[in-house]
Amino acid sequence: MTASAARTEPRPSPRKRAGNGAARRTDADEIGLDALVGHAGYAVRRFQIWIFQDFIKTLGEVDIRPTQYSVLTVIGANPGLSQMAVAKRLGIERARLVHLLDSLEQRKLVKRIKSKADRRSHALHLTAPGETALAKFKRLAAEHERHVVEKIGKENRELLLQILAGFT
Amino acid sequence: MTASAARTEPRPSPRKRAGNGAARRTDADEIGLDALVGHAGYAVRRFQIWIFQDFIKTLGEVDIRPTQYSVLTVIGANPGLSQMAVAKRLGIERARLVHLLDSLEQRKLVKRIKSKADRRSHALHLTAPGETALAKFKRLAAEHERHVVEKIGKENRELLLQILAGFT
DNA sequence: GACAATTGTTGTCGTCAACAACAATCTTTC
DNA sequence: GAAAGATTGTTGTTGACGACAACAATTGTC
Repeated sequence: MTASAARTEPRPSPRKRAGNGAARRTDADEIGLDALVGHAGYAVRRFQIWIFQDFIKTLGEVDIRPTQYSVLTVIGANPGLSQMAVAKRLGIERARLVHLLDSLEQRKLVKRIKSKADRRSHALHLTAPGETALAKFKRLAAEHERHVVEKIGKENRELLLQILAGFT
Repeated sequence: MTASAARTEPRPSPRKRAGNGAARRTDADEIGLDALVGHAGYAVRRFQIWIFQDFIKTLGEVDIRPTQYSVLTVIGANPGLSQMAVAKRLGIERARLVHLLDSLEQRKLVKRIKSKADRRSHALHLTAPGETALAKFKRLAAEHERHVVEKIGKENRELLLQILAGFT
């Protein structure tokens, strides 16, 4: 991870206003964003939408969405976790996780096992088919990740991961 | 914008599995993410949630959400745009923009003016109070942006903007 | 043993992306 | 210049998702 990455276009012309009122520039996408350029949130939002769309499309053949993938990955790496623990780790609300697990359990990828230590909680495990399915999901996710590299470049992707490492 | 930014923690211990089955590590957040670390989408998603929450909170006193702010900004910088043009520029669906504008028009920040050139479309303008309100929104948005700098650092924020410039 | 906290669950609400359909209005094409 | 097709704004539906609130069962604490 050297430096010297992170250059793209030479900036899309700062433009302010457009002079005449009802001009005829609505057709092209030559519309100034003004203050929006320079807002990290806007750029991040647009990128996040793009990246999720690509993920959903790339994992479309197996019908797995990003959140489902994150749940399966965490359970696969930490078998026996409670729902509360998974929810907290992924920043999902436990109410939301209930539905996610309902769906994944119906598809026989995950099973909830009543914990004997704490009879309130469920120990989450992948099923046998769940394990093999997750392996395939990971291959497809790696393909998606290659799309990201094609889009922003290898170095920029790694920079991004470093910058945002504190949020994972 | 030199280089040498983008370092954070020395990585949170790669850990794989945890050995024993129903261990007692559900309480702390020392849970491995396995394949999730290394996925740009996951990091971006978490960051985007954080940044939106801060934006919503910082602009809470004026009750303006990120999407509303982006719409106002674009209209303010390009008066007379049609709804279609704004939607296309911001990557919003025109169906969604209808409700956004309904709300902003009720609050007297924006007005739809029937275009004489194309009687199907509306020319969008800020009202007088809309102009002054937007000025205040921009000040608050700048404050939010300072929070981002506090969180990830000045250099990393600029790196981020450069990396993602192609998506704006 | 009484009381507070936790876990999974159910439900509601609001935001948002993705579609589909429609009437009014251009634009194209013959 | 009339018919066919495309565009604009609108309405509606669906589903994923975050945020809350409430609840029963269970555990922990004092």
